[in-house]
Amino acid sequence: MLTQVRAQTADFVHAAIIRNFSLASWGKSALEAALEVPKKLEHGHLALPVFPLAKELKKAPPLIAKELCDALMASDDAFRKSAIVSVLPAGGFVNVTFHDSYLQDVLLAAVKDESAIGRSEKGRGKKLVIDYVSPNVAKPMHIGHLRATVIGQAIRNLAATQGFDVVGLNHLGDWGVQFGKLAWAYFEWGTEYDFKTKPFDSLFAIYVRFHDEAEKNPELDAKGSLVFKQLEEGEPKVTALWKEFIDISMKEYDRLLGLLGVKHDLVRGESFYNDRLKAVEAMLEKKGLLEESDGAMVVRLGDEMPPCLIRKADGASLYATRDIASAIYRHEELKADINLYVVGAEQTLHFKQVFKVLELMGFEWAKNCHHISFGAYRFPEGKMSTRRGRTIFFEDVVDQGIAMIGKVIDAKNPDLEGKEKIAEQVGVGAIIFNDLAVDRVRDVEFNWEKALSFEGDSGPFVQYAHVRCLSLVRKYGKPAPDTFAKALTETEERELVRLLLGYQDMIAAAFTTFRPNIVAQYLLEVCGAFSRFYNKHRILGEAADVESSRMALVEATRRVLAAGLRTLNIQAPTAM
RNA sequence: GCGCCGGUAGCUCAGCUGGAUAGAGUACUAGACUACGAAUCUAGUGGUCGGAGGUUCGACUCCUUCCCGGCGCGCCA
Repeated sequence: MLTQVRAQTADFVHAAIIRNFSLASWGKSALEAALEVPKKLEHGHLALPVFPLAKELKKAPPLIAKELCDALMASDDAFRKSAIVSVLPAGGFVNVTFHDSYLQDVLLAAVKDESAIGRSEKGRGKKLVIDYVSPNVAKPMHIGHLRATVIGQAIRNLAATQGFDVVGLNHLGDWGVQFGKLAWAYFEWGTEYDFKTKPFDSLFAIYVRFHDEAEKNPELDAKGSLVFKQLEEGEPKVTALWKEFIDISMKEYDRLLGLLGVKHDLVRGESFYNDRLKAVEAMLEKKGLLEESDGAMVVRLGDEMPPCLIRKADGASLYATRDIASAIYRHEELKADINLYVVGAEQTLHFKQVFKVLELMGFEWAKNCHHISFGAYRFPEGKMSTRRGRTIFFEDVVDQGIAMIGKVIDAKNPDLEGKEKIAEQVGVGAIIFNDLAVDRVRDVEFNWEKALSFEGDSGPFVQYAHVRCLSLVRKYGKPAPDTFAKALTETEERELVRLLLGYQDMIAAAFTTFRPNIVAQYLLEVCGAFSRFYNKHRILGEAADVESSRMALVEATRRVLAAGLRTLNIQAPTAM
């Protein structure tokens, strides 16, 4: 329910409670929070459970509900008279039902400005940095990256709806011994590959070849380490090559992310923090947090967690050191108020440790760092591994999705204009939606059929509902009215209005819990309600007042669907 | 062994900070296109919400414990 309606209702009910029960224990804001949206319309638009009052009043909840309802209905309150049609007791609940005309006017006002639907100013003036995808140079992106991309982008869009100034960050994996290995491999075998026309494939090929050969001949690892040392010392030839590898990889990643309409604002690879690591160690040292253990330097984190490794026995820094430096950078230089990491669940402990170390360092902003973890894809054969070929590539999923939808279009709508573009929008939409409809913490078993589904609960279902709305608007031939000529009172219409009014609450909940699946589930509900309405009631050609009112509802639905899809980074085609 | 995350219909999954009769999709069965797009809709079949205790007016939701699955647990990232 829209916040303004909720707030006004809370004011009204609160006044009556004070007047009739002389209760002080329920403040206005507590009451507002207690007001809930019933699952079913028959229980009204808003409901107040009165059970918590029972003890204090020493009365049975149904009796309290009855008395409160009587008092509320007898009230002369202007809001009551204009907006509320009934307040009915039902067991221990007080069920408030609004006039359909009132809610419909509220709805039209809420969707009037299309770009502002569901907007909140909660994040106004605050900056949110979100680290997502962050692939490793020279390795192709696989389906796990696809998941991170889709989730990260959705959360990023959600943050924007809340008014945050958002920075999408690519924490590129561009440092480590593997670059020594890669460079060594390039010097050794580079000429055998076609780096001119297939730079990325060649890069990955020598990466795989190095690891294969190193398995047979462990000396290669030592050679790789040696070259990495040269890179660390800034040897020009190796450094130039390293930069070339990054360049090749970034081009590939930009291309793949572009398929989903994703682009980071800022790339800050791991190497970016190289010259900040000493300062981090010094800071830890100064705070007395650093301890020696088996030759390595660690920060002890008490009984709850294993210690956090900061420096290896050989003096080299570690992943955690880099992430600490990075968090400080994000806060101090990027001015992040909220700092998000969209990274797989297997790194949960790592982030808990890093955040704890930051806290121990005295950074009170550590509490604004959040690891947005997500489950892994599983395959019947077992865990995914790029090296063993047990993986599904990012690009293959996208290509297959587009190809599959292309076939569906050929079968259902062969004369469709701009087929290729639409197949792309729908195919990609199906993939994104399939991922986002599931709670991100869950592991998911990968299944082509499910991932590319276009029937039932799916992205195409939502896009299809949007297309039908648009088609109606087109046939109507003029802009949908911005007022209701007549209150819509059919069950299907009232249900749809009720759902549409929940958009703002839903978006806010999706952001605060960092769960895009709330948006996806909501869109399915709206589409279901719309389809039921559409199938049962005629719209065009009805009496003028009915037709125009229904068109106002159709347009409101269309706008909400478009806004929701936009948040999930899914395109809304105009035909399909 | 310890820690984190999951376990809801045959299958894939929703169920928001505890709230009213646990919901979708899929599959199966039977229906709805001389009406705005059938990628749709209607009806039916299908449930010890992993097991057992507990807290509460009220538990899929919180607590304890056990079982099953996944992941993690010092010099990789």
